[in-house]
Amino acid sequence: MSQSPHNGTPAYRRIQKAILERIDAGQLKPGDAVGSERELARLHGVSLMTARHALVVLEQDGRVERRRGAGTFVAPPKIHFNKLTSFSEQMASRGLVGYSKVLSASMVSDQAEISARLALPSDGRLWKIERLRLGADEPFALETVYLSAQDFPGLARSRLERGSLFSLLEGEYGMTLAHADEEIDATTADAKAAHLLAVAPGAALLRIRQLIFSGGGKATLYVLGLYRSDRHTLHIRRFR
Amino acid sequence: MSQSPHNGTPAYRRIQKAILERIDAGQLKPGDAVGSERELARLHGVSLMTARHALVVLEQDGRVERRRGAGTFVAPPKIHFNKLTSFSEQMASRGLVGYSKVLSASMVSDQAEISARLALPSDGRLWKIERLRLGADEPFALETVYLSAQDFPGLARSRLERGSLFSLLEGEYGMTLAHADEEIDATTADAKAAHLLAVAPGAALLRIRQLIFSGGGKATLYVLGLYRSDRHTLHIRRFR
DNA sequence: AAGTGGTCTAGACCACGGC
DNA sequence: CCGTGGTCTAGACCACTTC
Repeated sequence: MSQSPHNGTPAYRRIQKAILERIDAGQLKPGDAVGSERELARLHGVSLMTARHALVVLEQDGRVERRRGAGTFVAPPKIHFNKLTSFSEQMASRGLVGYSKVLSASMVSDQAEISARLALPSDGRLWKIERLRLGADEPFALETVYLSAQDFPGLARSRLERGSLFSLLEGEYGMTLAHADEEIDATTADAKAAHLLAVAPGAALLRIRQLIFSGGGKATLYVLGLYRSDRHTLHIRRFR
Repeated sequence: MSQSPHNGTPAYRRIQKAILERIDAGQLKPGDAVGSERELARLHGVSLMTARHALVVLEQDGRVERRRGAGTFVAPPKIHFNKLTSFSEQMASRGLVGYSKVLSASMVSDQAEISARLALPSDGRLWKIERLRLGADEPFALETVYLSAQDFPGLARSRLERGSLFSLLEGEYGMTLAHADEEIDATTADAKAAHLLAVAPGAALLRIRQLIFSGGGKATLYVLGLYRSDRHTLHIRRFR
């Protein structure tokens, strides 16, 4: 016999799915054993190597912990360090509703440096969208996002007020966001930023310049963010 | 027959070593094929699954790229994002020599919050070491590091002037540093910081609070760093 | 069409953990 | 001791890329 009934999904994926569903349903809690390789192999009618593969990949994804001689256990939920999430997603994960105020949305063609970063001609036309981010009715960030006007036609202002730009791009333009390279430093609030963010001029702001890449490795979005330091701390994890 | 001559190192490690040596020696350059699974299996006298395992792990480490139908190729050297490196290592990687000036080194026992973060009693005795970091004879960072006085006896001031604290801990105390959780925000320079860093009072500084964990998952080091924003930009990469 | 990686089998022995 | 994960074999078919 060759392998299992070929419905398209590999057997090891089905095993992973079964385990993840039990975790998400609360049937398996952190620390619980997910079943040994041999047990899963019997249960799903696959060979040991296949059951093993399912667990190995789950471990790489941080969902289970494998301890030699002991077993495989549900990993404690991880804090999402170094994750690229939209503003809306961040607020939602804290149980808050955030919203944005679009300050301006226009087309520009004089941003040579940003065009270059997005691998566009230096006089390429870009959408420039300025948004004020608010949480608990208090402003805490000023974000200016640039993206190719040609690749995203009809990006109207009205669609940005509510809902996330990420989900708009991922949903309607079939874009998949993959990763972002960020440059982070500190600056002080000028008069305009101070006014919009409701802080004193000269107050410390966290400045983050993001270059966001899509699935194919294409630089898609450039975001300049200024964050009120008293309302925003960036958490990251670094590995040796 | 059981598996290969059991000298202690698994076969797949030996295969990886052989490949990595050819890369480091310059015999294989980025983009070059490292040999197919079948080829490596023949060459090293192992089964296909074993040769495959060697390549799979090398891919996870970012050393090779695997493309179905095409082959396995040497990956282009990666920029080290999100890597925990010591100041000395950072400077060395840029071809610069940095050095530190130890401003103070003392024992304190009134840092309840930091003690808590290091999982020590709230009146635990801590080393507190203040260092000014200089590169190209210009100050650019002020770092205060806290660590358990009990776990690191005899950490004398003289040993910190030259050489890295990391290599001291890893070498002489047998500590392995694993990862750091960092909180990053912005602040402004007070009189003391401004003077030491040679900036105007009120200048924007990047503030990084690091909690550095050792191999066993034990919080070992707490570092408060203030970085001149005009001389320091933090680069990170985030994934979706 | 030939070669590559992706998935899978049905076993095996070893090293380690907990009882 | 027994069960666990870690390594390994000698094959197989499939999906994909390249020519």
